[in-house]
Amino acid sequence: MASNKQVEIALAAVQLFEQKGYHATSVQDIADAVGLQKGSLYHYIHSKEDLLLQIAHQAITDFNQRLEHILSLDIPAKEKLLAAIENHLTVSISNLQTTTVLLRESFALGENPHQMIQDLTDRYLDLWTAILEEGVRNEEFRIVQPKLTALAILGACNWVYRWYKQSGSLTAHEVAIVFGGLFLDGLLKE
Amino acid sequence: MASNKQVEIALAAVQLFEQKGYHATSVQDIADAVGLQKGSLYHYIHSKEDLLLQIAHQAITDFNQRLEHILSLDIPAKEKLLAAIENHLTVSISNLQTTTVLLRESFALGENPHQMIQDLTDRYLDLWTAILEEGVRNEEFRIVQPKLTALAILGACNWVYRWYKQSGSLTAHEVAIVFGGLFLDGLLKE
Amino acid sequence: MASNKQVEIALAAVQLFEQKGYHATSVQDIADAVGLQKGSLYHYIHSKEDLLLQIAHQAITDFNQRLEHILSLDIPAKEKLLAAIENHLTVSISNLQTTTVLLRESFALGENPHQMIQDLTDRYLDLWTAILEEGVRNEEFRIVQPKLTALAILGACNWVYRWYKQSGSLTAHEVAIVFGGLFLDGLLKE
Amino acid sequence: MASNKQVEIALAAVQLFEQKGYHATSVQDIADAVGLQKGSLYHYIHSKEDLLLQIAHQAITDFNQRLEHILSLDIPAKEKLLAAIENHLTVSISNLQTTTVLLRESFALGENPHQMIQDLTDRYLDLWTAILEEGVRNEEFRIVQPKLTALAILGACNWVYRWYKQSGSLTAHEVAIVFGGLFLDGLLKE
DNA sequence: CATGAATGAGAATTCATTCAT
DNA sequence: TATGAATGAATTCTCATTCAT
Repeated sequence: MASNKQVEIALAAVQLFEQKGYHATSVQDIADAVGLQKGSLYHYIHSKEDLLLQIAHQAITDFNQRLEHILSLDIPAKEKLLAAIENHLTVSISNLQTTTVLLRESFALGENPHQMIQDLTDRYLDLWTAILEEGVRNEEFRIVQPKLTALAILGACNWVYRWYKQSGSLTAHEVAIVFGGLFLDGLLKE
Repeated sequence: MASNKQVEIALAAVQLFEQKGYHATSVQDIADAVGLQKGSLYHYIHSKEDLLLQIAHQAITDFNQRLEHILSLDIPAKEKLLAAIENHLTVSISNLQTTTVLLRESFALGENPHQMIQDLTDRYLDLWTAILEEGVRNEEFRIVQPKLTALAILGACNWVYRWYKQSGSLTAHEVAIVFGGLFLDGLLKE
Repeated sequence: MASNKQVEIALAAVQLFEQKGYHATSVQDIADAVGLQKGSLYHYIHSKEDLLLQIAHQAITDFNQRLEHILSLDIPAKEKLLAAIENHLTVSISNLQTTTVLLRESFALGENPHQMIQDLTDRYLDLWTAILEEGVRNEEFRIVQPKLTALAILGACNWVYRWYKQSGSLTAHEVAIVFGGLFLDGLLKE
Repeated sequence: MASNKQVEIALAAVQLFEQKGYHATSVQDIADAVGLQKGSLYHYIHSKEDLLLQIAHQAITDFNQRLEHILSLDIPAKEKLLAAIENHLTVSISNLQTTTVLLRESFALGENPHQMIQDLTDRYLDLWTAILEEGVRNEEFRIVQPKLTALAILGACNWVYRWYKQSGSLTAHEVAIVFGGLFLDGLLKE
């Protein structure tokens, strides 16, 4: 039951947290961005930290739900992996600010809320791992250490928020093709 | 010409910045850690921000110097890539706290110092890219987009600081073998 | 649009700056004087320095406006000079604290704000000079170097904040008569 | 028995206090200026405040001694007054920095040292007053309130440190002629 | 004489949050 | 719902001075 104002505040916060970082963003900054007084913000949010938690939670939940859907499809593991990559990149790039806040600013959360995000992030890793395990089981993929491999792929994908802005001309699809090719076929000729 | 105390302060700061983050670490925390009064710290540092800059600068410079060395070796590109991966993981993991501060906390720097680190980081990417370009030129590697591929590999490697602690039993070498295999041969059978 | 509290703060600051000097007055002192917490002061002021600037600016602007009025009157230069002296002394003495802060503490301002006050002070000198020039032109006054003479008269008048308290029994008018006599007629007999 | 170093320190302090003000000048600044370490300064000075006191004390004592000499001369009061003016302006202008420190920074002294300077300053005023009283007694001067008149003349002369730099081309003698003419003859024609 | 490490008190300012209106 | 005054704790940094070497 998020009111218009709540959504507006969250959007402003995402933008500010992405630009300046959570700590460098004051509650006053957010209030200014939505045309309210500092005090009035507290009708809509519990705390600045809670605002960050909501943003991060929604972001990682979205990633999880989409990956769960892909995992449930009746297609080869190779296709699932490619879909996972393309999905991740598409979501990352089209919500670049939110993704940046999730990946860069979650550490600013206190212990409990941070653990909450961490658990969902672990879950996301598990889903990627599951795709790899399926591929090994199906004999589509070489025998690999699925979790470690998932961490490599996920690392590559998560790194995107760090460089995408500068190389802004690429589409998520173009990146996905390169990444998919790398992870499926490797660099070596033949 | 760094005195003992300066080194001690930098080490304490690395540890605290890694554990609590730059913003959550007060100058008082650092002073306590080295057994000085708050004010006395300022005999050794210019500012808290400068302390972070020194740490990050030394870290990325170390990465760059080692990779430059690898690039200069007279070995096939494939071997250079494997050496780069192993080197990066070894350094990351043996200086996990410093690497974490570099990769996670540099954003806390103000514009100018942040750009300084960014420039050195861009240089590091260029070195990875150069290895890939060499491999393509030598016809060791498939035709790839070298920069995008470098970003993928570097992303995977840089992500390590996020998960290594939890999987603490692995050595850098073990991770390097898995990563190297993934990037050279890909996942697909045959 | 200055609120009551803002006025109250400015008054307290004037009093403290006059008694202890700007540097020896802490923000805490001002807060105590108006019954607020240190932090609460910052709802009303930008900074301690800005507070000083406001005080000095208002003071010199007041001097300027009154002298501009006198200059515009249709009376002989001699009368303008006497009015200027009486006005200056009346304002100085009735706002002795503010005048003291203006003349003694403005140097504590940083470069830019200090220049701002300096410019207005230069303007004040120009107005005195204009009176003298008028008197010379009208052949009321001897030929003199108007600016240098203005500096002498203004110096004498500005010095009042240094000694008035001790000789507190004199009225501004009494002082003005002595000063006026001195500057118009000189000391010599005949 | 002021050593070379002590003199050097005092000169550096005068220059810095004049340029930046006493409060804005750190002990480190002074140490830098004379090529010593902060700690080493304390072999030569008791405290920063004492340094200011020495400077101010020497300055006002110099003014007093010279005026006492003038007062003791066997010449008309009119000549004494002109000599006093010329002397004051000559000393002020040739030691402009010291005079500025005396007149602008003495207020930074604590109560007791400040009173010490104040007493010497009062003495200086008394000497000027004595000249005027002598002139009245001799019937050289009109009947005036000697102290108030002395305050006017002294104010005019003391103000010089505020404007002289800008009008740097004038000599002390040139200023003295204008000031002397003003105080003896006044502005009015005839 | 000179150093420079260390002190410890104090400074201005920021800021998330609360609450009466 | 909205305000904005008020809080009070926290933060970074400065600085005059001391003293063992």
